[in-house]
Amino acid sequence: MIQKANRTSLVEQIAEQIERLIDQKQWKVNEKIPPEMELIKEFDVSRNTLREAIRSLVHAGLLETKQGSGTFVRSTNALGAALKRRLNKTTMLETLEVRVALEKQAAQMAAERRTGADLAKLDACIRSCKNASANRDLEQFIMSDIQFHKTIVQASGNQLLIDLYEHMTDTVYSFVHDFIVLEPSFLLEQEPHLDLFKAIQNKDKKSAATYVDNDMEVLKGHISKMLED
Amino acid sequence: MIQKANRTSLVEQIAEQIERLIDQKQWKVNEKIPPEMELIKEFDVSRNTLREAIRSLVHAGLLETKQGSGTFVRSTNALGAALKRRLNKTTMLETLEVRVALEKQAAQMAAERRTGADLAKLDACIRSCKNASANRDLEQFIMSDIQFHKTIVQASGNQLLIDLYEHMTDTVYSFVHDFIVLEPSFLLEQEPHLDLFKAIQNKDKKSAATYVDNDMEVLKGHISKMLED
DNA sequence: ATGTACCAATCATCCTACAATTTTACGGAG
DNA sequence: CTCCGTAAAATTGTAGGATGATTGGTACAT
Repeated sequence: MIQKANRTSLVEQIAEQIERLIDQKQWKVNEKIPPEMELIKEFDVSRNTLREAIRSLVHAGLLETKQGSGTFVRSTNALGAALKRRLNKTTMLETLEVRVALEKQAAQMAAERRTGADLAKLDACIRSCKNASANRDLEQFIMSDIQFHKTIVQASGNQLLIDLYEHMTDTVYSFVHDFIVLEPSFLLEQEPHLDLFKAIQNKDKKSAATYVDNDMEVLKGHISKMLED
Repeated sequence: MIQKANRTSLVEQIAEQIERLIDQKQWKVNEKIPPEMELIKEFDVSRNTLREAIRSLVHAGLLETKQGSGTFVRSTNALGAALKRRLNKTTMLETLEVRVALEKQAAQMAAERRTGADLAKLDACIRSCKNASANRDLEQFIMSDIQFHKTIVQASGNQLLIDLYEHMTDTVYSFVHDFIVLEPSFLLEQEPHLDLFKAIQNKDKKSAATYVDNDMEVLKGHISKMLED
């Protein structure tokens, strides 16, 4: 069989191999990878070539290098770093609109597929929210709120959706957090999660989507008002 | 105010500068960027450092290098390449679920914001679809179909949503295309786009979402059946 | 226990050299 | 003059070595 000559550069080949090693957990997250000199021997390439490959993956967010210490695995997929960079050039409202798209779909899927364990987790989040609300504990409230939404998305069972949502949540919430601290009043009183929980429990797709919409409209309104100042 | 020391490596600094040049269209897509030797002088770094920066952006999909020829700008944002890599590890159905999430949201937003120009474009796509259907021209039908969906998303006005959707569409449709050629019967008869168009024209968010759902369910069903073989 | 000096490991940057590939320039054949 | 083949130039790819900077640890003196 005739086959095109191998025109992928050495660097890309090495980068792909390393990506595969990370993806297959042979190099685990937070672990140190072998030093350059060893990898040079193992892959049988020059220092330059190896460094260019590693640097590509550092830029992609898979690895992190510390001079004097070593190179460490930081993530198993490169989507996060790219998304984060993209989100920096995006307004909060645009991000929010995409986020609601993902969460609405997730809620509907969760309503179909949710397990007992999912419901238990969601219930725990709601309790934690209530608890935090009673104690006026902002940090705990925010954490529980995030966890509630993440749990819904995780219950969708779609890993791509989960990945996209998690990274999108990070940046939105770091923003939300900053301004909730300034304006702590509005969050603690309301309790919009219970309806959504019940909809998912009852496998009511339509209601689930509606409640996510409402929830987001509220948040959107607050952020819009906030941005005017 | 205490601030962390500047520990960004030279390579990252150069990569960021280049990214900015591309983002600000000073280096335009498909154009050749200056050769290494010039950039070395401009940025005042060694060849290694420059090459590592460039290689990072090649891996990210922003640039493409051709030995003997030069380095060319290939994209203005790095999300596409990362997404493509991620999608390779994702099943078609999972991708489709995310895609419907985005398109549903887009359709609702389009129903609110669509301009006359948007409607005209959508109308043109529908006509082209009908035309192709009459002529039994599969290629044209598929192209028009893609264009119809893309136009809806573009009418949403959310650039992040557009970016995510476009790349997701590419991979889904390259798959769809392959199997439509084998099974050309089912697509040409139906005309599900008209309802969606009218909903957007009438600014009817709810119906728009419903029609996208239906449309996608049909496609999903076909793909599921196809995957069983 | 604490701080200091030193050492080893490791990555960061720079340099030179050569190979591989593509584009361009040039010179001769028709 | 055009066409074609070859040489030269331009450009990126790969290799290997040298030096600097940062980190983490060790031994020792206080």
